[in-house]
Amino acid sequence: MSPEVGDRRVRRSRRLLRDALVSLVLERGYADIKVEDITERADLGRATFYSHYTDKDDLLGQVVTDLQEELDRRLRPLLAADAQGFTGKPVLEMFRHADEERDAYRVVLRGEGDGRALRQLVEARTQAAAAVFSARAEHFGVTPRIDVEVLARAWVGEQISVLQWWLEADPRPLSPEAVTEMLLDLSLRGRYWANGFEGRPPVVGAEGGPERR
Amino acid sequence: MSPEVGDRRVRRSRRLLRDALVSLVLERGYADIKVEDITERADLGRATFYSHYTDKDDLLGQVVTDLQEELDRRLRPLLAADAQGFTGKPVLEMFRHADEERDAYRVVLRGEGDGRALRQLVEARTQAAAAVFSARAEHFGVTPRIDVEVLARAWVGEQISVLQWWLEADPRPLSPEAVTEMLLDLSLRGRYWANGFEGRPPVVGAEGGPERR
DNA sequence: CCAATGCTGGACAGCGTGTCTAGAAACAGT
DNA sequence: ACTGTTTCTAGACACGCTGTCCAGCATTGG
Repeated sequence: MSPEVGDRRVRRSRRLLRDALVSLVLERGYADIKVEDITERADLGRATFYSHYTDKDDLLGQVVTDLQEELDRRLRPLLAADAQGFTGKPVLEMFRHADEERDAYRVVLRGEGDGRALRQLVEARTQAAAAVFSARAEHFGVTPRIDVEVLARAWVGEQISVLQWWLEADPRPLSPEAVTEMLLDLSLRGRYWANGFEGRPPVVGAEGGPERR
Repeated sequence: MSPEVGDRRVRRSRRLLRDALVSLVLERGYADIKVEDITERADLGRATFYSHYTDKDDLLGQVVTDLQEELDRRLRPLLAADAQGFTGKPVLEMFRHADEERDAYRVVLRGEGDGRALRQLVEARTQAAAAVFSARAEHFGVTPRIDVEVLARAWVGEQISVLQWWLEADPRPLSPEAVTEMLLDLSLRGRYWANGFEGRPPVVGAEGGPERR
């Protein structure tokens, strides 16, 4: 299998510390955790913590960085293909990844660590989405009716917001495939359609609404 | 004007402490601020801080609570009306409020304080949105094609995400009216339309995309 | 004007942090 | 199985920030 590089003790200690941090954050919140709480749960000496990480922030940072890198690695090939159509595969992949790394994702999406990690995630996804939108416009020779920046922000906002809910819901309300399809349908066709109305949405700002049945 | 209840010194101290907190958080982040930093910027004694608030979290909490209450107060009448159509007025009002209270909103939307405040805001807006969607479905006799919970999460996610971007952008890229209209158009008609395509979106999951020009 | 209330600086104990030690334990390679 | 190397450990340390208290001064509203 994988080369499993490095001292086994080091791998063990790091893994225990990470798991301890994640579980404690989910229970009590990042701010209320002392380094000693982490080492206690990991069943390691406090000094060991400081031989691996400079402080609590460092540990959280590493957890988040690893997650991000893995996600990027998985997404990269899918994003290129998505620019030629509307496959929805990148969203699905993110939901799958989140499903596998549920707890770590929950820590990030709750905004623990004063939201740094979450902002970073949103920023990276927004960048990627904007790039896809631009490439798509180029590919199909169309001009976006709305600023691509706004488009990307909104699209990522939808995903993240639904992902948040999906990760915290117990039991898991939908399969990754099912949420992704909902999200994509809703996003592409719009809320007017999703709410159950027929035809074209009313002009924004106009008084009144659709015909009443 | 308003009754201006209470000792003038108290009002002054509280106002100074709140302003100091907000500006410091925007500069350095919530976690890196000591109580003494706050009192120093407010030009007050450290003991004064503790005669008004129990700790840093308490102060942040009050700032956030006040903001929430004001927003709720402003939104309440608009939400009822919105259930009868698609006025977009609640969104506009939130953007206006955020525009007035820019700094405080930025603190919340950045997820400072381990995201508690932001989660609270999102939760409240989601609740409200879900209620509006349900009332609307009732009013017009339609059945939502997608789970109302998901609908509400996604819609609020869009708003918050765009609001985040809009508050941090410098100079302000759009008027509150302009962003709101974009957001509403996009959300109602969907990304397929917003991206510049004509006609109906492709079936989700299908290979390929729209016709190429 | 004055009684009540708020503000002040300084002193205090308590707690968590991050560093450092010397010795015990576990490791990888032979 | 042996051995030189690395990691883990408990405990001690100084430091900085917290939250509380006080006695005296300043500002307030009536």
